[in-house]
Amino acid sequence: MFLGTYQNKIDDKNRMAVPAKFRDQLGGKCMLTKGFDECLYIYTMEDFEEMAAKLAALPQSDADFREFIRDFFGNSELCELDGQGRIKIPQNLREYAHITKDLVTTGAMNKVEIWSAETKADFDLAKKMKDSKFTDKLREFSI
Amino acid sequence: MFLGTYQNKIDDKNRMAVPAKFRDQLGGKCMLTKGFDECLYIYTMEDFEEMAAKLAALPQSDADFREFIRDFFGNSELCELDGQGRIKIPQNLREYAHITKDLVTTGAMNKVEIWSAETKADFDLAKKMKDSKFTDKLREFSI
DNA sequence: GTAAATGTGGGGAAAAGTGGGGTAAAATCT
DNA sequence: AGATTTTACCCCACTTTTCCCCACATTTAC
Repeated sequence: MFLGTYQNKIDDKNRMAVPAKFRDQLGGKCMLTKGFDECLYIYTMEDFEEMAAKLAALPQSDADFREFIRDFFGNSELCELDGQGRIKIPQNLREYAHITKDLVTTGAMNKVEIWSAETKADFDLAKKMKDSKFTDKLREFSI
Repeated sequence: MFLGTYQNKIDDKNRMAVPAKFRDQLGGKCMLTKGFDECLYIYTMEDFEEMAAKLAALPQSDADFREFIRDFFGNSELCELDGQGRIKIPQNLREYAHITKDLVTTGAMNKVEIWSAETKADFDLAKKMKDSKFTDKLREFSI
């Protein structure tokens, strides 16, 4: 299980150090994908393959499924950690997540989320705005 | 599995460099076909032959099937990678995919998609318009 | 306080992407 | 059929990018 929040930087060679706490669980390599909310996800190989297997069963005759498969696999990358525990983040994913320099990396149970620090700050601010509504929703579920 | 998105160019001799990450999986040659959505597909020899076998099993008495088979095989090409890992894209396929100069190459699980950069940009814009429906579908498959 | 682990930066060799020349084969024309 | 043009293919050259390695500063652990 991935837990905790870390501050990182991406360097001029587009490398990001994976927080050391996450490295053992990933085992030297991971799948980097486009996430919801303009952030990136890191999955373990196993979890990614589980999702990929579901997608492989979808009919190609359906235009929406074709788009989805294109979007998902086209924005996924197998990343091997280098000697210093870093991964390279490709251009398309950097653009999607507005990544330039400062990052926030968050463990989110079965995946790791990578955010541009600015995007995360904006997102958290927006969340604050609607927070009361959110807690109402949680109350419905007795959480 | 083909993953990731790459920017390429086609040169004056109508050659395109296959992204290096895809070359090992193709093993020196590939099948280039007309895809859905005004792009081209690259299949491995194995996957192409598998599809060809399925198509061969369709009843020739059906006019729609006859037309599909004609279209499919008529717009398929066996491409061998040259010493620099490039393939030549024939005229009929260039025209179909509106290919002139800038390309986007996307891994899509069992195939590689080749897009004209402009066509892809238009397509992605159109996708954005109907994004809510799209992401709803996506959520079903995420872990 | 010291040693180990982590995060960050950068040099340099190798690989990848791109362009173009030269020769052979194919197609076209007269 | 022969000559001419076009196309294909192999090879070389140059530029850019990637990747592996080393270095060092900072943080963490004992």
